[in-house]
Amino acid sequence: MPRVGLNQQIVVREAARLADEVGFQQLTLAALASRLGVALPSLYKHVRGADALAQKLSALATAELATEMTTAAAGRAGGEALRAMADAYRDYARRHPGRYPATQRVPDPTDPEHVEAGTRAVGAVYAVLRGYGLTDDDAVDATRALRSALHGFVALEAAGGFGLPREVDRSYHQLVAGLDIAFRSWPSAGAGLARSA
Amino acid sequence: MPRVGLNQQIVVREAARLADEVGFQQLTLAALASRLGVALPSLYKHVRGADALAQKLSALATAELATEMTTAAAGRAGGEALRAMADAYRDYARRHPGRYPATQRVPDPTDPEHVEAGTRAVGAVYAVLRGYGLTDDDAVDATRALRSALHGFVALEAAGGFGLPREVDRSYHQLVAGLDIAFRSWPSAGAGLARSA
DNA sequence: CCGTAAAGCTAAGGCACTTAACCAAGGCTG
DNA sequence: CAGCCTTGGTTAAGTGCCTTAGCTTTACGG
Repeated sequence: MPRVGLNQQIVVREAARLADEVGFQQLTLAALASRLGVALPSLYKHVRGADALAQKLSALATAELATEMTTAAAGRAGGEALRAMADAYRDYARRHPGRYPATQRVPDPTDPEHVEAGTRAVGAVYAVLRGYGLTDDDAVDATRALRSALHGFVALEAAGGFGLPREVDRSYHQLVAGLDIAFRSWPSAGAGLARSA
Repeated sequence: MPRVGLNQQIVVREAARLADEVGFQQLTLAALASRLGVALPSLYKHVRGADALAQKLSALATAELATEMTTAAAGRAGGEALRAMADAYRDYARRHPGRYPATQRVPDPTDPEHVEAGTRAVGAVYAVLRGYGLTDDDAVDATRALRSALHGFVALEAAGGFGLPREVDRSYHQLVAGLDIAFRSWPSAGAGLARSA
């Protein structure tokens, strides 16, 4: 009876906080409702359902991540920019273990903010790659490679996939260094391997 | 009343087939039971529950993947071995979209077969990296990098994360070529970037 | 001051997992 | 060959989650 005064913003933001605490998979409408001091069905006044909430959460997290990546790369170029962005990426994933998985969801084409966030994230990567002289098809390939490497590492780390005692920070640093090397000789790399085959 | 003659093997294998058809997330005990012509609770005579089934499925898929990776790399060395293994990896993930995600689960220490499968997979990667002269800490870093890149790419591809029309095969080929380049100058790569920073 | 849209609520149904308790099939043993 | 008892099946029942329907009440605008 007493109105809590919710809206979609508040609901999604609280979902993000909750997800970071309990994990993306464990984010449940029931827990969210109780956290907000409201009965579960009341949430449907603000989000269409569990799936839509995940989509909105994805938009939020993607926007945040894009901003942090952009900020990290600002004022830097080449390997320095690459490393700064990579560090920002992993940092975000570790600070927000519940939001990060949401960023992997493909943007909802009907949600302009979501699409814009995705575009910004890709744009940040493109900007860094321009510092390596990569454009067009090469830039597309390199973007996919960079996203793959960063996401893969962060995902494996989060899943506890790195069992050995070797420091994970050092491995990440080395991975980024390897990307730097690869991007320096990018267009020729494929040709080179093809030639040797 | 008529015995169907199930056992854990049959249940897990059928779960794998079903997962490949409907997706890992959609793999449900209800669907599996109906597929096997049995009432749902009957499954509990063969697996401890849904989570245990996922674990067994992970063991199965990891073993299969390890075998295919090992086979691909056999008789090859250097960049050729790397590319063959990488192709086998992505191939498996695409042929078995339901099993592949299960391989990311960390092996159950109490299941010897699962542990052995994981060891074999890592061993296959190690063997390829030995061809680059990488051992010890360098090999650990390189293994993590390779796993990250391959898993990341495959995961993004499966999630539909590659929107642009640029051919995905070509991007993958380029990624692997980049790894080849990076591994060639692996130990020095980190130092190089550090020096330039 | 009143009407109404929006924000809450309760009730109820569906689907998934799990446990409990019971029953039949069939191999092993006496 | 009979009967026990393990094993693989069954139905029933409970929990948790998501969702929809329909009702109530708040609070704002005219």
